[in-house]
Amino acid sequence: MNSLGELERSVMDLLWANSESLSAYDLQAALASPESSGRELAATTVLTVLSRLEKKNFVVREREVRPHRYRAASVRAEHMADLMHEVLGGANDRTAVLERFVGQVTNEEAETLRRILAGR
Amino acid sequence: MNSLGELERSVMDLLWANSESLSAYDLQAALASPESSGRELAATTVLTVLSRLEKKNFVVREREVRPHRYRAASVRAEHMADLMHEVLGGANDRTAVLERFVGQVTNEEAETLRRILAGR
DNA sequence: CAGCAGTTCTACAGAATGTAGAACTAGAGC
DNA sequence: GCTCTAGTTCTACATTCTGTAGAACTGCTG
Repeated sequence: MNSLGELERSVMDLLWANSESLSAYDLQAALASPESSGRELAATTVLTVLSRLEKKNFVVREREVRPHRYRAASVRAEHMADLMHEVLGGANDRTAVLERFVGQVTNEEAETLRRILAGR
Repeated sequence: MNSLGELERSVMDLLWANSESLSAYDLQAALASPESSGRELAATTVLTVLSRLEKKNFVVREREVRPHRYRAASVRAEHMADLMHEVLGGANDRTAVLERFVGQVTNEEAETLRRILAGR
């Protein structure tokens, strides 16, 4: 239920990169530019994807304004942290998972973790 | 490409729970018992799923013996840690993600993390 | 070499996703 | 109020992934 499709992810990436809300046309244009997948899509396609993302609670839609505007329901970092917790939550041996996880982390990241844990 | 289907996950859970390798028939029987999904499946179904899991490198197959035997390619904890890293790797702002992640962790887990980080 | 246990091939159904035309709707201007 | 039209929703179809399993094939064992 968590994983998104290719296009859905592209849209979310754009929304996560913009704190303000965007219209379907903004997104259509952004998706067409080569930086972001470079796809030339019909407006309805973008709308459909946005509707699906809304249903999945990934985006929030502002219906008051006429070209509806959309924004990510949560910050990307939060979403990713949630995903990580989702994975961890599915483990019966959480300690073992954490051990492996930390074992593979870079030194900087280990340092970051120590710092975060210190101020908790 | 990472996420597994319902049945695929059930099979992996069984394989992860057994360090020795299992045959498709072992798995078929195990899947039929009510503890694990309680599904009565055809042997070919189990075989198909195992082949797919092999293609995805989730399981390793021993072809020497005649009822082929299968085992998980990696320990569950390792798999999950990998998944978590996969998520984290997709972030440009890893520190932010880690901050959120640690922020949502239980106290015991925080303690576990400190302990692990100490002996690193 | 005949049977059969076991494996691989092939097939189809259902869900999720990508894609977009067709049909509908709300508000702007007359 | 009525008519356009931008914008939205509906509907539809292709593709891929997964679940499911019969059909066909293969390697032993007697």
